[in-house]
Amino acid sequence: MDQTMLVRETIVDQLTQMIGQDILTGKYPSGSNLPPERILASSYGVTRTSLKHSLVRLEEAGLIETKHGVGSTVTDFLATGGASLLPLLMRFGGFELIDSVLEARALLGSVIVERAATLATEAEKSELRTLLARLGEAKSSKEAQLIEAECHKVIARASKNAVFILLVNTLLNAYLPIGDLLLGPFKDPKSLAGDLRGMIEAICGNNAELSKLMALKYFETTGKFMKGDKKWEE
Amino acid sequence: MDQTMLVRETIVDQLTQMIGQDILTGKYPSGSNLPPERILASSYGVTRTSLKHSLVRLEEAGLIETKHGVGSTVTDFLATGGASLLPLLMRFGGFELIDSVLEARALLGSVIVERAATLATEAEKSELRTLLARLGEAKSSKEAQLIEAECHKVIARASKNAVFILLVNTLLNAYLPIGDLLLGPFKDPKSLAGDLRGMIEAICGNNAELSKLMALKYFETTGKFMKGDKKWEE
DNA sequence: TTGGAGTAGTGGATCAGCCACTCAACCAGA
DNA sequence: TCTGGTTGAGTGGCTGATCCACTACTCCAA
Repeated sequence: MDQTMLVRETIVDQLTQMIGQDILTGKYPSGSNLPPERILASSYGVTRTSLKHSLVRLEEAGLIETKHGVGSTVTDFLATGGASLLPLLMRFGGFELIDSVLEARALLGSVIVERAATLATEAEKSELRTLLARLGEAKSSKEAQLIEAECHKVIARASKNAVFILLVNTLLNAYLPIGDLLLGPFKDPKSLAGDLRGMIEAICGNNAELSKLMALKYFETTGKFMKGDKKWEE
Repeated sequence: MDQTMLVRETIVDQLTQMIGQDILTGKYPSGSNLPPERILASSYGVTRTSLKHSLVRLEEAGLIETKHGVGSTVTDFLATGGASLLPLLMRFGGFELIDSVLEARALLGSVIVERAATLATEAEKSELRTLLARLGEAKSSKEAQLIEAECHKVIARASKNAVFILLVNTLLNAYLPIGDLLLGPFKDPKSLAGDLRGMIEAICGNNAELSKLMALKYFETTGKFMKGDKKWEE
């Protein structure tokens, strides 16, 4: 169960990462055009078809806008991009984003927790308690991290709001690929489970007000560890 | 200025919409495989290359997962999808989503407004006041709607949180393509500007608490109109 | 000065082909 | 009977070449 599934990486995966990274690190500034497809493809040693696949991905992510006859223009993606940009930004954008992510995590997360506390079903509450128990017995930081992520998914589901579910998925998708760098809160799963318990019990007790307070507290605590706050190691 | 820019639609655009719609309307249920690429391409009368471009889009949107040698499997996208799914869901998913969208709009929007009230610069405040004035003088519902959307962008920017900016962009991208069906609040731009004024003045006055209350009120009022509440027409 | 024509450069799409992966079925050996 | 290996069918990944459609710019004529 500790086995990590081998991920098959295609040429287009690699290419998308490389071009995406070049864009995010400023090689192609916002407003500028990428080189023409034929040139770009040969510079990376791939066919134009594969390159185009990569460009479709980057366009979907909001990094570029491709126009027939004109070329692919790098967007002002920090201003105009959508949530789908988050995973890429977090991977290559450096940690300048982390403050925003943690703030959004706390403010949005606590709103979702409050809704969940009002609307959770018995099945969802039972699911949360099970996950909490599993968290306390996690054998590694990584395992703890994945269980905690699962908690957030259940809470989002319990909010009965489809948009919140999708947003939480997006935030988790942004966070988990670089989760290895943010394992601070998960080094002591038992202690973390204790921290999370208050929030989950408030949800299960249908106490919306308390759940929000406990959520804000939980997100603040774990957020500090994720930012590499040194208190944990003292 | 009332001219609508002609949008050039490519084969792949159309194809993506058609397949996307077929998925969202249940022709290909979650967990099932789309037909093989060669067959699917010929059934739509396009080449496999064009079809693959479309599939890349759908995969990025989170509707399918494509595996080498296996095929393209429709995901349980309502549970596992991300925010990028929102535009598609709103276009083809019927209005079952509207409750979630309006709720998220209000709860997330008021959080962002509260942050903006704390952090807005003088330039941003001035921008908001200008937009408010333009809103009061808008000559059509559509124009009013677009100006109001611009207000939300500025407020998101004023929150100084990159994640909120991206989330607001995503929500607006989901909403504006079907904005014509949600023009209720914008039929009287002058009245709407009046409704919005309280919120914007609270932001400009750096009154976080009041701004949040005004925001919740504003989102509730406009949300009712968007849901086709009949009060407006009485 | 303005409008139209022509051209270079760029992306969109088609077509054909070959390689790599997955999965299921079958067979042989323990 | 069970397990492991091989094979083959079906599927996606990628290459390479070609032609068409669009954009932007330049030049020339009215």
